[in-house]
Amino acid sequence: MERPVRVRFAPSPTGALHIGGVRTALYNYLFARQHHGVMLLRIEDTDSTRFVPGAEEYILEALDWLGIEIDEGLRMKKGTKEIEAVGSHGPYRQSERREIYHQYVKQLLDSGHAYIAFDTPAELEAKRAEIPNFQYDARTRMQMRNSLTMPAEEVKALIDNGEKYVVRFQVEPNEDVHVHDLIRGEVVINSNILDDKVLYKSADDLPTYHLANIVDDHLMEISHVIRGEEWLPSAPLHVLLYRAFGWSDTMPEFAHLPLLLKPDGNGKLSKRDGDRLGFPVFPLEFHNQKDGTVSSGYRESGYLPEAVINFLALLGWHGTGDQEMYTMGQLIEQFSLDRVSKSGAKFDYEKGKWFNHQYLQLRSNEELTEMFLPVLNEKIAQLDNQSSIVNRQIVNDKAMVAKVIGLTKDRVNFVPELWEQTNFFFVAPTEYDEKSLKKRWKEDSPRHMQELLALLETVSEEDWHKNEQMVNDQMVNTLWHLDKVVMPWIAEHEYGVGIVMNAFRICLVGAARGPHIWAITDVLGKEETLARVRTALKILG
RNA sequence: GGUGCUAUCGUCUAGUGGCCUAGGACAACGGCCUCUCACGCCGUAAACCCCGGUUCGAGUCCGGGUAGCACUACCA
Repeated sequence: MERPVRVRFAPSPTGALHIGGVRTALYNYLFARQHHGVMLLRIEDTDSTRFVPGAEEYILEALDWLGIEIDEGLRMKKGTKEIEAVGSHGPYRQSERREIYHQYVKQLLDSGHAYIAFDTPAELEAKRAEIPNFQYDARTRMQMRNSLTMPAEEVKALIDNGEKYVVRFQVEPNEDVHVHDLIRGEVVINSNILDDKVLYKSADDLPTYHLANIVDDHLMEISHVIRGEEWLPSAPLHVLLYRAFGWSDTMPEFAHLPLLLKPDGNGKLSKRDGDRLGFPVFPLEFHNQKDGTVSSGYRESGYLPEAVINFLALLGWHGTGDQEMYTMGQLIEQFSLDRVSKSGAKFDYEKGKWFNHQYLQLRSNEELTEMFLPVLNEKIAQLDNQSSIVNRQIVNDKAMVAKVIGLTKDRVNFVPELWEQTNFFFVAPTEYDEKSLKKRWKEDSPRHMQELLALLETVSEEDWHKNEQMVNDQMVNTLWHLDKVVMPWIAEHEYGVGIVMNAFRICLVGAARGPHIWAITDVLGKEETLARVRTALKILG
């Protein structure tokens, strides 16, 4: 009988959640959902000195934004930023589980699997300086100040006296410890290279990661531990701990994920790399109250959560075919640990952009409008001192903004970039791009524009916007009424289409770029279009 | 230093002994489309770390090198 799948994501609240951590959470989530199991979130805050206020909220909000849902443990209450704890295996913060750990530390002490050590950090440091490669283990423990070398009364007296101590795990030497890893297969490490790890520190009355992790995973009935490769070297210790507790039968399966590497050079992806190369390494923007730093986030940079998910999913995992685009549902369906790569993946930020571009195209113009409006309003506010040039009619009309977005979204990767592509719709140009002028504004252009102005004057307000959709070869072509007015005129005078149209474009846009010209005139309307041509003629002669 | 993990185009990867003349995607480059800039479409260039072995046959299995990474805390 297969046991029910219960996986956990167990971050430490020491700052913003690293993108690698996000991927770990994602893989845990995909695995849980696929097996109709439980995704649990536990906070590992056993290092009181590294706690950063707000980090816990940040982690939960980030997962919530990405659509990684938590079934048990700590999570963000739906639609709020309130934290709630659900489930019967709590508490889910390790700092709230002190009494539980006491009991298990005692069990190990009583069964002779652990001992008390009084060596101070300073003494250990001195020892390491004195003896190269010093390790607290079977070879050295009998020379140290601990309950194995000191009489029981002295140990008791020291403790009663308030002396700080730690509890160390007593690793038996000369044993090959086998770790079965779902991604890497059998990993064997000899216990001689393991040290007597500290399991509990009396200084803050908390266990270290290793003890807390094993106890919690056991008590919370975790079936699979899916975590980063940096934990592989300590996996044998964990196996030994399960055995010391007598829990080998229910020990979870392990899967150690490959690391996310720097895009250039070698090494683990770090916050510094993001700053250096100009991309976020955190899901959300984070204001660190402890050191005052601000870290940029994917959300604030204009990323869509589904793009981040897709991008991250493929950094270390790949399906059986050539599929690149995956919805969360498809990932849940197709994900499998044995298709996770063994080697680290360099963080390919360019591909992340591409994913965002793809998902941006999938969003409706209305959705994008809602996302773009704050950016638009801010930009317009910055221009407000020259309010005469802002076209309020378009700026304040959501439907118009949506239309403009529909014309330009295929050329951006991020929502904020929409501004660069659409600004001329909202604000009439008063300056003209030099390069465009040099290439496209010819000697005859003023005369052409004068004539075009006269011609366009004759078009009725109704005809101005008229167009018909033509479908041929599965392509939709828009035939504009204005096209039928202007093209014969160009042909009649034997003007160059490119010369006239580009000059016209410069008048409207301020540069030789942008969507189809009749789509632009359609949005601007007759009055605005003609006004822009007149302005350009005034400025450019 | 020790231990472990890993090794296919610049990058993410497909590949589980013959379907490999090594496939896809990003990026790059070229072309098409076109009033412009983009998008899109089409195409080009681009890789099995090295040396042995097993086998009729190796990117794929084995061994040895080499390189990279991770760990080596009273941090997680």
